[in-house]
Amino acid sequence: EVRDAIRNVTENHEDGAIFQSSNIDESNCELLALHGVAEESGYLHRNYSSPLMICQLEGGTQIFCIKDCGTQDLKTIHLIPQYEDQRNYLQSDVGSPVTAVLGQLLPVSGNLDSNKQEFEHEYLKSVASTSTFQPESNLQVKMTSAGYCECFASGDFCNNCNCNNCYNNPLHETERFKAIKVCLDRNPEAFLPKIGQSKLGDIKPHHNKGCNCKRSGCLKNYCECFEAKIVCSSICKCIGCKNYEESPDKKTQLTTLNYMDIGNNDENNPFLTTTFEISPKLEKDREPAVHISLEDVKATCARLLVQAEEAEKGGYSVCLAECMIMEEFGRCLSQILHVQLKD
DNA sequence: GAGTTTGAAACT
DNA sequence: CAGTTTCAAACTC
Repeated sequence: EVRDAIRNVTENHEDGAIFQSSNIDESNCELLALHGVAEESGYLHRNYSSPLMICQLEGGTQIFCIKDCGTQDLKTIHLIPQYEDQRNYLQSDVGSPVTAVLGQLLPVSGNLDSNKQEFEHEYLKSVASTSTFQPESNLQVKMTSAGYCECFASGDFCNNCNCNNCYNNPLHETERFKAIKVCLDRNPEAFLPKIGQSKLGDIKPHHNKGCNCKRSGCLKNYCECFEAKIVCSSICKCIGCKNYEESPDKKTQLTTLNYMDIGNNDENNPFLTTTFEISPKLEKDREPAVHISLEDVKATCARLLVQAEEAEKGGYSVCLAECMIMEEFGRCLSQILHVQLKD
């Protein structure tokens, strides 16, 4: 019955009630409801044992329109608070959004066929595209905010924490829910993970907002990127960042650089000279000097420019661009050295 | 363990 | 949007 009702509404793409029925057996329903709208004449019922969100209105049961309910990242549960009588909204909540994100896609009823999963997916997509959900932002709730409390920010209740006067638990669900609403009004992405994939199919994770570090060089755990063991990206606004991708042959580079020392030739201006001398720092007296021709310099500059252009095209941060260029510079020098030392 | 530093998030 | 405050974690001693 639930399935047929939802299918009916899905086909009609109506805002408002997703399905209506006056005789739904709630104990046999599990619904993946995500956002609904409280109605003046109705109430929400929450069934803790089987996640269920139903608006009981005059003339029947309604489950209200759903939006922003993509099937990804549904990890937390934000349900309407458990009011004293579990039947009526607070007057102040009338018309306000109800958020209910389930941790997983659940069966709509106990006897669905094997096509259920696909059906649910299509259902979510269709509803998401037709809803008119609009959050309100007039609720001011003083509660531990999303940023300060890790449990709250991750959508969890506090459990075995050392927090004082904690409201982030099932006993204070009214306050908790209002705080969630305030946070979501302020920042719809407040409860999304900070670290995610930058693009579909991208293997490397990245920080969704980027860091703003100023003093740590992004090389301490103060930096969210560093803490997550990822390099800073172009969206970071960090100053003096040292947290960028290491070249696979950095070791080679460092070894090479240890043996290098750019010498003087013609008033310290390398571009006015035809050759450059590189002599090893170690065992300086015994190793022969390495000469770099003007052609080598030109070729190196061209390769560095290519790197700079690629960084610009890719929209990388300045520090990342510098890193790419320096890595290329290292490769150039390494090649020059290898050729000369072979000779 | 106390005090300091740091940066995200909240706040103005 | 920029500057300031608050907060909790990281860090240092």
